[in-house]
Amino acid sequence: MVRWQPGTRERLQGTALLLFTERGYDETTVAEIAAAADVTERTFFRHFADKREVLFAGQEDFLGTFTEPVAAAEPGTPPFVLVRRALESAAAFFPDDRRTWSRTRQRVIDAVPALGERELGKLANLKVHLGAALREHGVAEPAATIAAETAVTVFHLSFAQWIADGEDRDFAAVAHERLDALTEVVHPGR
Amino acid sequence: MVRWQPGTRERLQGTALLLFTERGYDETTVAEIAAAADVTERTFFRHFADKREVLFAGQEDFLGTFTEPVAAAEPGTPPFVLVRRALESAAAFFPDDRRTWSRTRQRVIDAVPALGERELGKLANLKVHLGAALREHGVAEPAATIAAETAVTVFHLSFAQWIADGEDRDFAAVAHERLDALTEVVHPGR
DNA sequence: GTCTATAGTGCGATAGAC
DNA sequence: GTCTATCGCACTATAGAC
Repeated sequence: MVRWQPGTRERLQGTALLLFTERGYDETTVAEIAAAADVTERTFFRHFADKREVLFAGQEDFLGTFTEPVAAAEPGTPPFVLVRRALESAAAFFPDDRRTWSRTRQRVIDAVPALGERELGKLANLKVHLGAALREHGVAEPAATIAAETAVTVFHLSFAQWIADGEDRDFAAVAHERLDALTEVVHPGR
Repeated sequence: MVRWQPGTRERLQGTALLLFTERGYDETTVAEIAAAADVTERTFFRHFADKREVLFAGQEDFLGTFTEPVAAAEPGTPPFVLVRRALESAAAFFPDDRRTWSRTRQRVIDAVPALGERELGKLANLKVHLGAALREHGVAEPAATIAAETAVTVFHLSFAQWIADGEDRDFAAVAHERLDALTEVVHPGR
């Protein structure tokens, strides 16, 4: 028996998503995922802190996509401009050929409250990091935190619309629409 | 032996918070909470869907505090005005004499990621309900959802500041400051 | 109210990569 | 030899089924 195949982590993640879509999340045990990926249950938990995490691990690079344009901006750039740049940068992470896969994954998440909570936790983590990047760039409180929360909220709503049935505009277009809607709400008819 | 004491639910919640602060959340089992409140483990789970829920149950009336002023507003009121009224109404839910208790509870939540996720889930639920109230009041999409998300975000940040060490202004004052910060971020120098 | 499945942890042994 | 991924097994707590 081969004991050390490469890509165990990714194999577990692919297997898990497949089984979740076929049988449902609650109806799929960790033991089944592990068996289908040819490892033991214990190995699953060495890669993922808990069962939910198998659907969320590996998005660490996405954090940077958000914060890099902020760090790279010229000093004194207004927070809202930084927010817009962060969103545009994040949009590059979601090309159209990823939309179907995103829909599949999100359908599983939306069907299970516990997964929805984990998703919110990941977004909260993104908020914290973006807030820190804004502060390091000289944005004062409470503006930095407000701007970070707002940016991630707009991102989240944009993502939800991007994978909505019938939506075919690209991510950047949807995000810009959401950002404009925010501006209109906060300062009508400006 | 008295078999059915009134206030079991509240007694379990008080006992749980006490034990969590003394020993920590993970180090406290449901069996211990139940024993300390003189009921069986089974009774605990009849009152609360899971262990985390013991810290969150009973805030259903808080939903109405947010949505009522929206439903009561005259038709055509701008979304941002509705958001402000919802926040002012919610502020009444947090009088100064509740601050110490809120701090104690939040310290437990902040120390345990799983509880933080549940808190985010509750806030997401609030967003959904407020969004529905705004739509029923005639606010179109995507403005209604954006406004609801923004309102709850401002509420959350206000709450965090309200219980911050050294903060002694009342909830409404903190919330207004956060709302002004949002306005300034979205439309600087207006 | 009891019984059981599943999630998740702790720890020592082992197999292969280097 | 070291390092790390995996295994195997015993164990507890949560949560749901009966």
